[in-house]
Amino acid sequence: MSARQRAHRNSESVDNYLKAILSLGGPAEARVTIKALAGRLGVAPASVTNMLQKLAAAPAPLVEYERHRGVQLSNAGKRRALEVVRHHRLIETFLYQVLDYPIEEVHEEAERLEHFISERFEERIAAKLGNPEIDPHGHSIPTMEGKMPERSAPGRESMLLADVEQAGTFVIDSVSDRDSSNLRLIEAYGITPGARLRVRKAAPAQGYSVSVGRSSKAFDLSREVAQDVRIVRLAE
Amino acid sequence: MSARQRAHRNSESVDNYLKAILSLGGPAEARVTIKALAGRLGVAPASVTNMLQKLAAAPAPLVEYERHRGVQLSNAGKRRALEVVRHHRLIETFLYQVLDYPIEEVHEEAERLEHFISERFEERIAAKLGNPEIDPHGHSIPTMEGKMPERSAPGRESMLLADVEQAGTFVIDSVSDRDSSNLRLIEAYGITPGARLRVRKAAPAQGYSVSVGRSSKAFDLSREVAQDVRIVRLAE
DNA sequence: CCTACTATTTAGGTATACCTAATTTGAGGA
DNA sequence: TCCTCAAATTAGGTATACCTAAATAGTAGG
Repeated sequence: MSARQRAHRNSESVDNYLKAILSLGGPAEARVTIKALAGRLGVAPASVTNMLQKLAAAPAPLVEYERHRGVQLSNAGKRRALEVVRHHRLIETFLYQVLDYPIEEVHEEAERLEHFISERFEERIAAKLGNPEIDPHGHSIPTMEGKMPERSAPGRESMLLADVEQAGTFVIDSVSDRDSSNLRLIEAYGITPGARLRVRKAAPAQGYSVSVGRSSKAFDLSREVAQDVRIVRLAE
Repeated sequence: MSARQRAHRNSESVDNYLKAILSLGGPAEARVTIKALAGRLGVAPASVTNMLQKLAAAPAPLVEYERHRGVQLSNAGKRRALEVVRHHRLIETFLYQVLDYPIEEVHEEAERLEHFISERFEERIAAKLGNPEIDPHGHSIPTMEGKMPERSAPGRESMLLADVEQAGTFVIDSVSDRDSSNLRLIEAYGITPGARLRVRKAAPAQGYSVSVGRSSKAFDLSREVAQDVRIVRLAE
């Protein structure tokens, strides 16, 4: 690389690998397989192996990688991954609250911009929003210091609506931004983080009959949509 | 290119070539030389030749290029260039007005983000700002339809402060965002588009003694700074 | 304990967008 | 006109981040 060539900033690709490892590793930060990463990122497994070897061999490695044993983030990798997630969620919040985006459009825009905003931009939108801790989908926003706030106290763990097997009353914890058409539906039903959700009938194979908030009007949710809603059981 | 590979969006590089051609061609849209482009973009002339050949050979060419005769934008190229300039200037205005950026920081951030925002983002910030026609440096913002508003009526053409040879009274038209430390100075002096500027003494080789607005307090500007200020002579 | 199967890795290629070095070209001055 | 010389072009490389196809390595069942 010649002196004239720009010092490559942390690339979009690398950021996406780090985010995927963070998310697939789960709270336990378990090792992630090449296959899972390839699936998540939509690239061939061989490409993943290549990239991980490169990241692990760098002077300040972003991942810990051993042949045939999967990957984990290094401390530096985790720091960067959480920074990108912070960017993503702050941008989503900003688009939703300040620019009045429809909820189902914030994810895609944030997915692009998260890689390119400066520290100053991050700081300014956070300030404008009053340093929010939760994004419009109900997900925690990592702190400036790179910590992911833990919200689930013992006995208050969130679960997928799709895993509910009996009727009951819940609080909506968060919704997934994976599928924007599901998200539009979810929004239209009034399913929004913090709202109360009553499950009238749970038939995991088929779907769910639920009502939201104070309303007693029940409606049906498909299993697919129920996969995208996380809830917390309300203490009786 | 395989089906699996993402359809490459208009690349950052291509955008930058188009912007540079637009700006170097001036209002007359004159042909631009390879050397000038290489200088502006900070790349080797050979790289410019390569890129232009690629752009000119594309199915819908963005430039008109002939060996040894320089380049011009095609209609499609001009449309894209103006769109990117619109993005840039809207983003600058937004950062300045909504996110309270210091004036000298807006350019760099806009330079990165201009390539990645969606139509929706463009439309939303424009609406939030009341569809501005001028950015914080005093530059015209191209319209949504891809036209650059012309502001200079006959007899009211803007000129560089650095080209002034006699004392006189002017209105500040715009300031350059080229050099952020000059810009900080300019801002600190109160030199802002629309303000009145009196030139007390013009000594192009050395510098200028000027005062701004209603103030009678004169101060000195270097020739370098005067290169970054465009003004319009006030009718007597 | 060995085999089969799947996950992973290696090998060899592509496209983008740069680079340097070598060559060619065209335009102006002698 | 011709010759010089700067500008432009061609030729041959590099790095990133993908790809496919072929080889290898864990692991789980017979």
